[in-house]
Amino acid sequence: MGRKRLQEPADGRPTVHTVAARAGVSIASASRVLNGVGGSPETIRKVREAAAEVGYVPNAIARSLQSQRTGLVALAVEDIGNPVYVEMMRAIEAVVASSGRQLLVHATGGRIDNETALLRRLANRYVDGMIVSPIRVTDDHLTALVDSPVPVVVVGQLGADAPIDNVRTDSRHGVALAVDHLVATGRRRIGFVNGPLDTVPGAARDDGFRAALTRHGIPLDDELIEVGDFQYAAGRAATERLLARADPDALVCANDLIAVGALHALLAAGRRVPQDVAVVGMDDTELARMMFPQLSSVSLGSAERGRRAAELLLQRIADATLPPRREQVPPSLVVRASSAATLPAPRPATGPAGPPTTHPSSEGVTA
Amino acid sequence: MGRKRLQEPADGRPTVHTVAARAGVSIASASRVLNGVGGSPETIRKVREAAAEVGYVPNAIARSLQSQRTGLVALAVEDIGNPVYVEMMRAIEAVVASSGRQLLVHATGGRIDNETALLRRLANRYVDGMIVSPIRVTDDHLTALVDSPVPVVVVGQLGADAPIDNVRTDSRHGVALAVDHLVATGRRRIGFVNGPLDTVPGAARDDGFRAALTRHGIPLDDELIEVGDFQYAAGRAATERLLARADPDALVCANDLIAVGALHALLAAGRRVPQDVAVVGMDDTELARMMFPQLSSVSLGSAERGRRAAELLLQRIADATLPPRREQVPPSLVVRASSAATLPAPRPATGPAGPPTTHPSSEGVTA
DNA sequence: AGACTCCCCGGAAACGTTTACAGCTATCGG
DNA sequence: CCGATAGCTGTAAACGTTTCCGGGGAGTCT
Repeated sequence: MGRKRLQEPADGRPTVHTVAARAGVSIASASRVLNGVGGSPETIRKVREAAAEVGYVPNAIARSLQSQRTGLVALAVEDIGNPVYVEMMRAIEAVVASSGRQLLVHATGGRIDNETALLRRLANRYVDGMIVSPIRVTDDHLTALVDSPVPVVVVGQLGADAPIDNVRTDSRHGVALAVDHLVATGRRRIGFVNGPLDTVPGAARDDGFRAALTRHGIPLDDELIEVGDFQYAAGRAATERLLARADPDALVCANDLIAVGALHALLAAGRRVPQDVAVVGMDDTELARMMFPQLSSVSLGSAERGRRAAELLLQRIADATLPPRREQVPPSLVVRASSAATLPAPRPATGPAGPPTTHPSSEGVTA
Repeated sequence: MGRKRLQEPADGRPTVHTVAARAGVSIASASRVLNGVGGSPETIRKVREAAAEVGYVPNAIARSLQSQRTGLVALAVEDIGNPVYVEMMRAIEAVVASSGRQLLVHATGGRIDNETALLRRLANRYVDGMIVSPIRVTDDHLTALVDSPVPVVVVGQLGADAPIDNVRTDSRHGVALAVDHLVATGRRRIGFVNGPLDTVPGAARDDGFRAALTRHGIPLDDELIEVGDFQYAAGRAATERLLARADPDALVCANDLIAVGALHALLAAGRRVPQDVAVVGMDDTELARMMFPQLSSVSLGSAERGRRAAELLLQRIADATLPPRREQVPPSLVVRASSAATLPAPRPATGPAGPPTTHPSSEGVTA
């Protein structure tokens, strides 16, 4: 008889062969029934029964080898603790799910080798496509992206000539929006708490800040600029350092986590927000609305960027021959209590911080 | 000659056959060289050269089919926007990475069918193992967990008899710690903002709250209990509803997101925290420290639970015959400014909230 | 009644890799 | 000088699935 293969593999799990043998049909018939295509009523019954009896569950790896797809899409981000990526992820999830695929997320933790390793591993067919949002980009990285056997879409800035689908924003302009707003509401000693300058967003924001001040004719004062990393604790520490040597009347922060750290440092130092110091964050995450006072923040359209990236990816999965595309999402400023315009009132020289004068509005005002 | 197969598959990507043909050796030799085992110097040179020329990259799916492992581990959680899962994820990541595997995260968004579908899909060999933290558990769910072809560890409560590795905490006791602390600092009108009662943690916390009040001889008042879901906005809304009909002097919140919502609602309503109302959250996430005033919170040892779950998983991947194990991590209370003891001072009948009297300490006090 | 269509079935190939096995050559020891 | 041994190589099987293809049976139309 045609029993050419082991029916029970070493680990004891049933395969389609097990089911076929038990049902007394060929593996082809068994496979067809299990996939719901074809089969006589009698065959269907026998196969279903056999499958249930042995507890058959198909091996997705083998199926993928055959079908050349896995139904999985991956998202690689720096730090999943940053709410901006959570929002991006939600938007991507929605699009990806609508195509019947599932989204997997990997946090690279800023270790660039980790991200490259992930690309090399996952992209080699474990997933049908990837969205990555690198904050540092090396040449090695870039070639890994270009050589990926699987479609890749990048969220974030990328060298102009890289032939990779790419959704970006203009965070340089985003910083300018924040500075314009602060200047317009009478602030002049504007500080800046940034992330690392060797990251793409860090560099762009530094550039944007300096350009905006210059444009307004405000002299650059390096005492008012401080750098940490893109996290809460670093933002707080950086702000404490800044306050120890300078006296800003406003702070632009490179993201909302930093802004929350800055807010905390300011309140702990007895500064009133926004009366003494206005604070503007960036990314406009849920966190900005969760603070008291609520934080003004520059929206970089993270959800929108995620949504578009996912759409680009799905299109490319469907047709790999598309030319590389580049989309841009404009930033916008959302003004909330933390940078509300206030009459310049003399700040009490000492004593605890006064009560906030503005109540949180349910939504901010988009500039 | 032995050219039995297509060397260039339809999608144009080179396979080991391509490389072997180009190097003029057999696929076995090519594979050996590419894996760094054996090969004469001459063969090694030829294969390396050919691989580089055609840009060969191995197909991980095919490799996995052969090796029966993928080097991937998945974590499935409800809501990746909840910082408690971020902390858990970080702990798991560390352990998993030390075994040379990579961690993938999937957010189920509370859709239980989604979670089951994920199990059915991912667990079918796409990953070497899974850690899941379900908040709702149905029978269907349970059988999917038990039948998983791949090792699964559950973080959270599970039926006592389920033969599944399981790391849990005692959130019932956690709520008791919060209530004890509030009672000890003179609070009597203790409110409770919970998540959905049809979830495992929601039910346990409700139970724990009622039991703790009863133990202290405080009469239960349903006016002081409100339910939303485990998110910030719901926590804020639930607290607003509660404040509209009752006048608590303390709030226990079922997690930190709810607690932040509650804090926001309280401040917006002009209540001072902690003078008028003490607030205690749960999970002791980074968020608790990010607030002003910093939030007291019951730690449920999320990082520790994640670490242990990852260890259990790795052990089970190594040896599937281990008996099911269950571990428990005790809760502990971290007291910070939001529930600091204050002298019972008459609250001004009207007017804006006063300044907080306590400054955030760098760390709380563990009770 | 015969030809044609339709459906079902089983054999076998294919997806791309690793690896057991056997054959070959060259070297070394006796 | 011959047998044993070591190292390399190629053939082929295997992982578990889907799918192409050809054969056969039943039903329908002419």
